[in-house]
Amino acid sequence: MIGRQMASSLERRTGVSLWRQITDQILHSIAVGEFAENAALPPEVALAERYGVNRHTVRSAIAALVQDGVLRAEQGRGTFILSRKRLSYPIGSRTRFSEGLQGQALERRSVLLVSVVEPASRRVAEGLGLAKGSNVIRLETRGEADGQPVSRATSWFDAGRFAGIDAAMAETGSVTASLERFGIGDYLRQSTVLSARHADAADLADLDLQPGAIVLVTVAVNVTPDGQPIQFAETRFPAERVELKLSAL
Amino acid sequence: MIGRQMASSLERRTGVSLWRQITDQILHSIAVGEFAENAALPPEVALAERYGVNRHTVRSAIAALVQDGVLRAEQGRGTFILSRKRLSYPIGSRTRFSEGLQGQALERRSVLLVSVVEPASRRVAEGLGLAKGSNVIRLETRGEADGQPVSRATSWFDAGRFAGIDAAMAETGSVTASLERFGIGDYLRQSTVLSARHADAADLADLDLQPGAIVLVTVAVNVTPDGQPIQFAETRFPAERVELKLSAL
DNA sequence: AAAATTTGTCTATTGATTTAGACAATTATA
DNA sequence: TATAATTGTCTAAATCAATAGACAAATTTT
Repeated sequence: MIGRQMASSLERRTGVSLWRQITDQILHSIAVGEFAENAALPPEVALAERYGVNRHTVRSAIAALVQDGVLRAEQGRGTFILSRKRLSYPIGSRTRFSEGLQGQALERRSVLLVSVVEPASRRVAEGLGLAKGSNVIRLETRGEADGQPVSRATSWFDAGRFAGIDAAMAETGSVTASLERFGIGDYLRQSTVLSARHADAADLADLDLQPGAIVLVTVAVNVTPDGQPIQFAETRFPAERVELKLSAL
Repeated sequence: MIGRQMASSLERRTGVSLWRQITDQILHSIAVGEFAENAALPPEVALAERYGVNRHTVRSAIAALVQDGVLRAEQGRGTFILSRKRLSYPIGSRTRFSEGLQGQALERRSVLLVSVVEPASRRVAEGLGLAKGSNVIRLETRGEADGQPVSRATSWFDAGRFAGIDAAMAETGSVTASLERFGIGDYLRQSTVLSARHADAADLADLDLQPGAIVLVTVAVNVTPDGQPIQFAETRFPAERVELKLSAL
């Protein structure tokens, strides 16, 4: 049991409804292994007592998780956990989307949603070592594992050097493969900054999340082996489906 | 501007109240630099239109942020951003609490909240390479920078090998210094797993957060240079005050 | 077959959130 | 000084969240 397993007290009058807080608690209990996979959840009356709320409030929480495909309720029998383990996404100096998930998912791919050419913002320009306002290509992509969205990335490339990378991405569905066409055989992750926040409306839609969901956010710069920046990217991972494993190197 | 800067539409009937969603949006806008520091926020009427809600709903959001010390409202003038920048906490194979924050905070320390001896859970036993049920020392600590809580850690040590580490922690206020007393001159971070969730009631209190706040969670194993596990730890960082910078991976 | 357990549905009531409108109080601007 | 812009306060109504109780429906246990 990680952390204090305390009286699970909920907070009222906080802008986050009780049923919503309870869905978080249940998800956490599943993740920590307190509610075993494929087993039944404690009955509604027991949960209501445990959380100190009315049975109907627990039912709202359960209904949301059923809707979300995490639980299945059967009248007369109980409510069962449909174990969807979180993917463990490796992150380190040689992070590649598809490589890392080997063995955890059967089918993985990266879908190109949007590509546009635009002037670089100050932040992007700094990351790529370009003058502010230089043209950059922005790619919006979604990563999927076994058909379920597991990441949502916005990445920028120097438009001069990588003209046509959008077409390559659409065709190959892989950043690594696309960069090879521009003579980049190897690249490294120079820096990664990590944060977390509530998913915005766009990510909710793209990642198929329920409102209020949390995303892990990485902001990274990829460079060639000799230190030349080639890609600046912000990636959002749904915290309920993904954990990031920092690989020692 | 990172990500799509879209019509900031909010989601209704989600268990997260609109004013609560708006506080998140405002915090995000500050973090991204859209609302500059020490400047005035757009007036309430403008924000209400932008988010598509009533002015009073925006006022609730602002009231929460004023309460939280992020904003200051002045009648007749406007609402101003006080916003302390987020700390950038380095994390890598040689992460030390105090070293990493050099130059970002004047005063930093680690406070021991609780220490108990208890039998190891399966998860802790696996992390430390002990038999399940072996006695371990659990330390609950809070990290502070300039008086503000920035981390909340739960860590476990083999009770046989590190008897008295609680006293050493209380005295020195440092894991590194305490381990030195047990002949551990150097240690490395073997693995780190990263996730995010809503803060539970205990962390809300210890980290001085408003309900609904998000925490970044790291689960790490520290080992001696020859690979012997010495510490298993789960640390929670308030996402609104801290970002993690992955270094030297 | 009967009893107990558990989820599903319904009605009613109370409290919190959101909208709406009006106007006061304070500060900046013309 | 007058006007405009902005935050602060109040009242009232509509909608959402939570509590309460009763009973139906399905399943398991006795």
